[in-house]
Amino acid sequence: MIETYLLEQFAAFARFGTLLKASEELHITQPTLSRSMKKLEEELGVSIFHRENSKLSLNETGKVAAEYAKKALQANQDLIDHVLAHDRSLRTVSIGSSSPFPINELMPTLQEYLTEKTILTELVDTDEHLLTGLKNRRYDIIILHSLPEDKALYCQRYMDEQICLTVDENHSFAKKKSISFAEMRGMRILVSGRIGFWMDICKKHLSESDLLIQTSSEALGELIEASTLPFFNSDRMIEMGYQTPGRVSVPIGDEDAHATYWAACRTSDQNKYRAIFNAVRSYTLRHKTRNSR
Amino acid sequence: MIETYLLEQFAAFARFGTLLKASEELHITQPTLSRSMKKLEEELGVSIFHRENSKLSLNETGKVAAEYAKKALQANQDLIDHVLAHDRSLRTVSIGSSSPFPINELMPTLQEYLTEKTILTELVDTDEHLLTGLKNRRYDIIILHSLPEDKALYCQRYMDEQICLTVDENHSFAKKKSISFAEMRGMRILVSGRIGFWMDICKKHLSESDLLIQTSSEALGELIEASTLPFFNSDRMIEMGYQTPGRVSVPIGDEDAHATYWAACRTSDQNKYRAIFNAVRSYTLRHKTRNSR
DNA sequence: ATCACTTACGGGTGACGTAAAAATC
DNA sequence: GATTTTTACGTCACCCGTAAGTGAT
Repeated sequence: MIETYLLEQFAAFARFGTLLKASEELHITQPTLSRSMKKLEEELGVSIFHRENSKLSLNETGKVAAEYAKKALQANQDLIDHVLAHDRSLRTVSIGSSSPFPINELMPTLQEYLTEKTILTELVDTDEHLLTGLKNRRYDIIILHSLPEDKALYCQRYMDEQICLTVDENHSFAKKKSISFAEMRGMRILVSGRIGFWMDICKKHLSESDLLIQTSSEALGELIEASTLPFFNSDRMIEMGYQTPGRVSVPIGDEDAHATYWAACRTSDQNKYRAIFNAVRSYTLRHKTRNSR
Repeated sequence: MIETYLLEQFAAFARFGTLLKASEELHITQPTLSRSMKKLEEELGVSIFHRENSKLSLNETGKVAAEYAKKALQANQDLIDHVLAHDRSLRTVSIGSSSPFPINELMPTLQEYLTEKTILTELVDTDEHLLTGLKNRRYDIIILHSLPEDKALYCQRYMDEQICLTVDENHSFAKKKSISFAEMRGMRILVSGRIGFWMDICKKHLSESDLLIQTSSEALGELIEASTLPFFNSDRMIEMGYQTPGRVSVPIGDEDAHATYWAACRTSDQNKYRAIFNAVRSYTLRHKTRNSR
């Protein structure tokens, strides 16, 4: 077996072509590299260099060696990377969700029950990505907006969310009991960029030019303050107090404007997250929705 | 990067479960191993062991580490293996042939022109294997009994060979000008085991029980001496003096009993072996066959 | 004279072994 | 008391840097 430091030095020489350049790159002196290359050749027992006119270069065998040295170093680095990643995963719980609201609601519960762990959340466009992410351990808990068929995961109903349009109280929609996406066509509507799968729903029913997408939530907040433009909202958000004075929120009647969320984890982790799923169930029971489906 | 000696020691511990057993396997002392495992853990910066009751074991991260350590060590060994193999290939010329005679004829030429190289010959059943072997560098020069279609290789006609049956001068076949495989059915015929593709030809035309296959050429020689059993021979063998007193060789008339050999190498090696191919051509010209096809 | 590599020499780190202690069964 | 791991200490190998040398452009 060849020690790693020799492979590193050899790989550097293979990359830079001269001992001097490689030694500068490695922050060692050039004679040290010269000695190491001799040692490597000695240990392999075969000639891997071509020496001529005080010029050192790789011979054919040396090129093969360089290729495999690179692979061996990569394998070494892979070890480090995977070990660190695994260690990190032990201290981290990754949550993936197709919508921001369930994450916001779940966060305090997670912090309560996973005190010593780092909680990492990610907003994902589609349930499909969430499910593959759950399987390949990118996520530990996922919040879906559809009931998955996969029996290999533990799944529990979470909450319902109903999208509304919040308009100025003088707006013609303000007195309506309900509106439809169709009626909203041609309006300019403020939308947060971080709304997960809702973005797909919006784009499905409205044209791109209707949506004033705001990546920064600060910018969104300021635009809501400064203008009378309508913006998207939801019953859950309003429940939590995200209502602006002088505005009225009108529910959107379309089927697509309603979502039922499901929380899921790998069945092997079912017990690990039992307390969290119990908290989820308790929330679901407390917030029995009028229009559960 | 982790030094190789640490990975070796770690992998040994992962295999044997205790420091003592692993240290005995590695021929180092147990305290040394203990210290190395500490160092490895230190360098990775994460916990990879579970220490309890003066018992050391891998934790979950440690198991991941062991898995990748094995891979890294394998990559290291691969480097050594491939470098040695490549170096060896530089000093070796590998010849593959579907028949023994062309190799015997070619050998002196090879030794003359490749003085500093090791010559390695192999008898192969089918041209197909020779061609794949030439491409994947298992062989450098191959002797085929059919003209290959592949244009990516340099190919040159070598020689013809005509198979005979050598019988006792008193045998009923002895006065015939020619015989056929069909006439030979039911006879017991001595056959060398090392005749390459000819074995397939024999088995195609004669039943297994007709053929007294001799793996050892000494045994074959002795049986020829001690008995009057017929055996296979060829015009080339007879030319070289392989004729036994009191025996007569009768050519076999079947199409299959005649072969034309072709020598081939990768086109990229064409110049490297030019001298050899010239010698082959000179042999072909010297031995213009009566029945070239 | 400059560039590139090799050789020679000395120093300090660290990998190893021995011996002994600690801890668990 | 036997087994296993850890700690302590001394030693030698070897990896490194500095400085000088060789050879070619």
